[in-house]
Amino acid sequence: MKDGLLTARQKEVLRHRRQGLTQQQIADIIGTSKANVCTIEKSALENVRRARETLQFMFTLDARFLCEIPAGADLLAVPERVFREASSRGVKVRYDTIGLINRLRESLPEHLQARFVKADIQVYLNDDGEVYFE
Amino acid sequence: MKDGLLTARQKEVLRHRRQGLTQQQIADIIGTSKANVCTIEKSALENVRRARETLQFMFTLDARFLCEIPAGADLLAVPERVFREASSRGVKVRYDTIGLINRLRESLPEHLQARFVKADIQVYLNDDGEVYFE
DNA sequence: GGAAACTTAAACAATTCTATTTAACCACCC
DNA sequence: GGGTGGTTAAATAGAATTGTTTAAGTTTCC
Repeated sequence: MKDGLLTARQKEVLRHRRQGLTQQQIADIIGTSKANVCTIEKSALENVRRARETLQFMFTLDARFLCEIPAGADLLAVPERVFREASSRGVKVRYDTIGLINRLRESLPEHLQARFVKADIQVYLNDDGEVYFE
Repeated sequence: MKDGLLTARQKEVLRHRRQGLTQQQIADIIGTSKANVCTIEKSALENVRRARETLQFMFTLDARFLCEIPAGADLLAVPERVFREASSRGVKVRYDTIGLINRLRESLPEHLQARFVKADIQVYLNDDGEVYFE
């Protein structure tokens, strides 16, 4: 019955960090090297990242495949396509054009280049109009 | 560079489960025993629980308990309540009604069903107006 | 009562994670 | 150049997690 993902050591470092201490100062307090503090902090943040991604996955369980945006598509064509597909399924997307593009930029920054889609994107939609990109 | 907390096996089970399959059916599909499916599902959900607790920790590094939303509440009643409690503490929430609901949907997708709250929700608030749901 | 769905416990091998050390490295700033 | 703050790589021992099986328990529904 463990509580979270973070070990006591990792929480300790994150707490001290939040207080504004340097890695060296923390190293002195908890009795180890600054290199070790760096490593502990890094893996702690990695754990936080994984926690976020895990909850994101849980969300996609509720979502169903909507459509695929092919590589090479114009970025502005994405919302159009999504709105059309969604309304054909009787669902109202909860974002406007700008909102959708922002959401896409946040979800898959590496799939985009300027105004174009670099790699295929799968779009998932919720009954509530929430959208997820993969 | 692992993605989330869940293994492929665990995701597989959760997906099939969400589709309404029984553990025995899943066991047949993925080629193992139903007891094993049970174990995998259990540890998957345990991982989700830990993911949530981890993010809560990150937030509570500087947030305080605000209020509890009881199961059965209308989703639209949540922002109302949060705004009232927050202003009674002299803090301005950094989200509007829609923003708050989106945030809630992202934080606890499985606590919600359509427009209703399925399970009790704890609300935490930051001095900066940031909000966290548990 | 009996069948189906589900949970639990114990045990095990394989894998992964964690904390550590040491030694080297980058980027500033004075 | 030297100091401070931060990162990285390689190696290692110990701890934790994962998927599995087997066997014995529930709970639930007809």
